[in-house]
Order: sequence, then structure tokens, then C-alpha cells
Amino acid sequence: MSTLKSKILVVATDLFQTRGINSTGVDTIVAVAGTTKMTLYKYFRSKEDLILEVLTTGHQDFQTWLSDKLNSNTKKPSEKLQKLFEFIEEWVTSPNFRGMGFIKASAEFPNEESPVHQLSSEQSRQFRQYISSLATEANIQDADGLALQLSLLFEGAVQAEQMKRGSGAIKYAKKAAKILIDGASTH
Amino acid sequence: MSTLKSKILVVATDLFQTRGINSTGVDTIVAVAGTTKMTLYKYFRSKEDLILEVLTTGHQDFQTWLSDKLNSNTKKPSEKLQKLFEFIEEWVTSPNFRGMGFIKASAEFPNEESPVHQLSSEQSRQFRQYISSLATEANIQDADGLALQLSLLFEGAVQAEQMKRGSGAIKYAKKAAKILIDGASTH
DNA sequence: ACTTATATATACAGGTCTGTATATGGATTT
DNA sequence: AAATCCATATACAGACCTGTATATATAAGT
Repeated sequence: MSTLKSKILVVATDLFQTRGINSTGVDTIVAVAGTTKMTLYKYFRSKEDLILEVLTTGHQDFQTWLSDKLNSNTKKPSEKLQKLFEFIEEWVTSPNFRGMGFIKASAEFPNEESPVHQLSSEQSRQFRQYISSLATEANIQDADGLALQLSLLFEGAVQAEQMKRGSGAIKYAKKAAKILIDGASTH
Repeated sequence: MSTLKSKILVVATDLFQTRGINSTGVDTIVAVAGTTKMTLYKYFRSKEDLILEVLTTGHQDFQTWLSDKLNSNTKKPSEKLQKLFEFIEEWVTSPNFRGMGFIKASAEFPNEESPVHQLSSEQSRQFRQYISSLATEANIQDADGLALQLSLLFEGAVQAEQMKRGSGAIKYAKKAAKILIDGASTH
């Protein structure tokens, strides 16, 4: 991938999170990225295309990072679920944390027919599915139910952390997750 | 309050939730409300003022509805916390549910210096504080901690329900809340 | 040296947005 | 009946937005 294209993606990701998607014009993006609109529209057919690609790469980066962390630090399948919020905490509290893309995007594009909303919704579903697969590997009966509960905690904590950095929400989310996991394991 | 002013508030509340705040122009609001821009700017100094008032009335309505429900249906303080998610479920699944204002607003106005963001953040804090007071009345030790966890579940569920109506997220949030409350009560 | 690809600089068309200015229509009050 | 208030209708200024058109520079490959 061209360095300019990835530069635009990085800058857009940052600006979308810190200023909002609709409030960030393409002029601002190219100015910060140190290029021009002509170049941006060479790599992206429209602003909507840019938004979709920002969401896609952001979600891929997160999913890759998370599953790599889980696979390299745990051996038994049952441990992964327990360690999940450890790494989520590490991710949320890292200095370059910029929030979860699909949470903001779905708020700014509430229309269900919007491609941006549809992609956000799909990414949320995928993440829940991933947690559910971890729960299934850990021999938990209602894997989907637990996955939904954990994803609620996750999205709520990210929301809180986006709202106010250093709120400590993720710490209490981690505690709550442990209680819910332990509760679901015994049944 | 003038009927026209309240009509504008009702219409704006609905449009902000269904189309997004920044994507809804004042022209659209007055057209749906059946009035003109001149009237809108008679009652609201600016669009930002309108947004702030929509948030304020929406939050007041919710808080009033919720505490009235809790006060009229429960006697013992310890019951209120248990019944909390019952009524939240009733609210979320009601046909005129339009989401929680401050959750969307904070996503669309991420800049912490923005008055809209500040009000959203304050409303989130107030709601958490209310849950904490319920927990304190129920003799729970770490009332603030439990309140934070419950608010994460709440905001996550509302987020999920905003994303996809009838997702059933609130049902699992209710179950999770019961587990967390019971766990916090015994210690 | 010549061509080709890539990025820049700049301007602009067409649309939408907020907020205001001006003039007019009714209704109520005095 | 006259004056006052309230809402309407319409137009517009100024700013911002996306996306494109045109012309120029720069670098690399043949």
C-alpha cells in the first residue's frame, strides 16, 4: 500500500475519533496528512469510501492484535476468556488508544440503510461472535449469552473511556467480567 | 411553555435520534414541526442552544419517569436496585424508545471543550450517581463501583439497542445486573 | 533525452448549512 | 376600531462541504 494512502488512513482515523466523522472535512484531512485532495480522491472514490476503509483497517488491527495477544500468552482455551479483559484493559489504557471506531460510527450514522451503519453493525456482531467462540472453547453452555453480556461491558467501558479518559471504567468492567464468567462456568 | 416551542423540542429530539444531530438541519426541523426558522430562533438562540435544551429535557423526562416508577412500585430501599433493570427494560422496549440522548451526543461531539459534550458527560455522571445512591440505600459497600458497572451494562445495552432494535441485549443486561447486584450484596 | 507515472497547486461548481433581514398575515387586547 | 403581538413567507449573506477540472512540477524507467 502506498505510503501516502496509509498516511491518509492514519490521519483520518485520528481526526474522526477526536473531532467526529461528520465534523471532519476532507480539506482538514489532506492538510494534516500533508497532501492534497487530488491525491485523496485518487485512492478513495469518495469520503464514504474513506470512512469505510478507516473502519475496516481499524477493526482488523484490533482483532489481529487481540487474538495474537491471546494466542501467544495462553495455552488452555479456558484461560483465554479469563485473560480477555486483561488485554482489553491494556489496549484501552495505552496512550495511542483512540476509541472503538464502530461505536462512534454507528452513533453518527444511525440510518440503518447507510453503508457506514451496516459495516459498524457487522463489526459489532463479529466481535461478539469472537467472544462467543472463546466461550464455546471454554465449555460454557450459554456461550452466546455470556458473549453478549461481555460485549455490553466492553462497549460500555469504551464509551465511558471515550467520554472521559482515565475514568477507570475498564477496571470495574474487568471485575464485572470475571464475576459473569465465573458464574457462567459453574452452570 | 409555548406549544410551538415544545413541538420543536419534540420534533428535534426525534430527528436527532433517528438521523443524527449534525446531519439534521434546522430547516428540516421547522419543516417537520410545521413552522419556520424565524420562530425557532425566537425560542432558541442557536442550534447549539436547541441541542442543549433537547438533551436537558430528555434527561429530565427519563430521570423523572424512572424514579417515579421506582418510588411507586417498591417500598424497601433494597428492592429498588433489584427492580432498576426491570423498568429500564420497560423503557427500552417501549415503542417510543428513541435511545439515550447523551450517549449519541457525546459521540457526535467528542471535543471535551464543547458545551454539548460537557452536558452529556455531566448527565452520564448524574445517572451513575443516582444508581450509586440506590446502592447506598441498599447497604452495599462499594456502591460507586457497583453503580459504575451497572451503568456500563446500561449504556452498552442502550448502544446495542440503538444499533439494532429488538436485539434482546437488554434481557441479558438484566440478567448480568442481577448477578452483579447479588455478588455485591453478600460482601 | 523522452516518456510515463505520481503528486502538487489552484480554482471552482453546486450543494447545504446557520443565522438574519424584510415584509405580510391574523388574532387578541385595549 | 386601533394598536400590539405572534407567526408566517421569503430571500439572502456568508461560511463550509464534497468532488472535479486544469495546469504544473518532479521523479523514475527505458
